[in-house]
Amino acid sequence: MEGKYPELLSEERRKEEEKTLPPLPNAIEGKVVTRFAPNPDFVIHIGNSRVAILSHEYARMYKGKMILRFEDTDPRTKKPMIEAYNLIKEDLRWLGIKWDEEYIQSLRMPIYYEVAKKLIELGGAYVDTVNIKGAKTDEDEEEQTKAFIPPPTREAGPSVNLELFEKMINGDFGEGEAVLRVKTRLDLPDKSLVDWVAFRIIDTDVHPHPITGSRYVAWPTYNFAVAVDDHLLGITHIIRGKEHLSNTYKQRYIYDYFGWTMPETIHVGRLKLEGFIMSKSVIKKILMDKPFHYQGPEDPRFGTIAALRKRGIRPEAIRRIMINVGIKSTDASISYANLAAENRKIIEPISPRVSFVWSPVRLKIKNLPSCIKATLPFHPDNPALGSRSYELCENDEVAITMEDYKLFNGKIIRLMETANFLLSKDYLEFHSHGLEKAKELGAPIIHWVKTAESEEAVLYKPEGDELILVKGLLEKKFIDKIGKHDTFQFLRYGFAKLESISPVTTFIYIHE
RNA sequence: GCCGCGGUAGUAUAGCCCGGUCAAGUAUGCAGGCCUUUCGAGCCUGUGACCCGGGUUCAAAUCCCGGCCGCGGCACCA
Repeated sequence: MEGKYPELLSEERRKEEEKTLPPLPNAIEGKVVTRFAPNPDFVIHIGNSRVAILSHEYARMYKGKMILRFEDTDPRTKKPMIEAYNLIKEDLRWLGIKWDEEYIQSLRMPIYYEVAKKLIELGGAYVDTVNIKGAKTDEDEEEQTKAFIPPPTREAGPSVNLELFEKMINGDFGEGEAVLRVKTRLDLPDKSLVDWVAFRIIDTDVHPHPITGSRYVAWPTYNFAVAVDDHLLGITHIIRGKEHLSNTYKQRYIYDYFGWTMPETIHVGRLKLEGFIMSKSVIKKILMDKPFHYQGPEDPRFGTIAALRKRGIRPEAIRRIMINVGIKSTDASISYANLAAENRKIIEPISPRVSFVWSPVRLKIKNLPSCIKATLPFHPDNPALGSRSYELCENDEVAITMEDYKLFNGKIIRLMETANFLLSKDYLEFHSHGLEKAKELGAPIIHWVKTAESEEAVLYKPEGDELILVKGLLEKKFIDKIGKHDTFQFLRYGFAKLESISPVTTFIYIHE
């Protein structure tokens, strides 16, 4: 379309033309099925959301389906967190992702057993009780991979192996005593692919699975379960991280043995949000080690979806970033400024502007000929947000921030939307009325609150590893806005999200 | 060490498949101006990039080779 009518498009271009995703290879409208397959061992972060959003967008673009599948087949090393199943779904819903079907792998064990048996019958897999998992160290890693010697069962035929596999399922083997291997070529250049493991034993009496308890001891590995499910669920397009590139080669063996067609597989690079802690394992460790210094998985210093939500980032901003980043296989490093820019576009028109005076200095109004009534719209460009009025009279007390006080002491300033005053050591002396006059004098326009109609408020501002506490005075009249709004623009400060109103009004800083 | 992927401004991305229209587009950032309830938004101006070296070609960001750099995998994790 672009190629045909470039001149038509250029006209419409000015309107913030939204970037779109490139087409998917071999995609047929109505037939595309994508999937998001998280491990429910923790909540998802913005990096995980990349493939979730892309999978959803593509499914929508081609009027296809998206499947959500929890990959929880390791109750030992990556023990699922029972709350995570729902927390992840909550995060996805919040992101605006709708999935058509939902599966949990640990509930599909009989299916994997059946497929495994068929694979054994085809001569594609065998049980290995010889090559016992050893303690690996970095030095002998290479040696270990090379040291694989095919056990006699490799050529023993289906009936022997079927019997051994039944034993695995029945719990006749302990952890590390038997695995089911998929037969590959033995001379593969990447040694890690040779006769890869499809099932292993996990002692679920010791490591119960949060969903299936101790019912199963023979568990499929990621590569086996993924290949089987992607095929059975009719996935046509897999979008996943490039760390899975070599897994694709393993999974291909399953497809080849059964004569299935391989889905299109796209590997995207890693995405990180600069200055945020992303790694699930690191976050878990931090929460374990310093539980009182962090507010859980949604602590604003983490890059989790829950944290960004709490922080006041809108889901649409995340979506736009992800579409902008696209499906390249290069790693991407997104800055918070970038995310903030998208977010600002969304929240700026709908956030009431209120006066928050940090580090307040209280000053009396002097020499005011008559009271001034000021009506301030909550948003000059969006009248729908309404307005509030203040009356300033002789001897009323107002507060301005210490920053302005220091900077402009002895100079003429303009209190926003009221009048111009001479800022003295401990009072504000009326000078003149007009905005024109202020401009003429080069007087800065500063924000203020009437102390009698303000209240204390606190703002938490994440800065690197720290959470800074900013105290100040906030207009009481902002309260009218609560309920309808949770993001506000603090004049000359930045955007803030309301967190709670008791015991003290608390905000979290979003961005400039 | 062995396999594999990738390198366009500070960041992200378009262009690379099908070489010229690319003295490289867009967004964000940064600097300045206008405007304004602001150090916000909007509008305007400026800033800044094809990793390096060869080769092919009339012509290379685009094709080929080598180097350098970055990243991923090398688990009975996902």
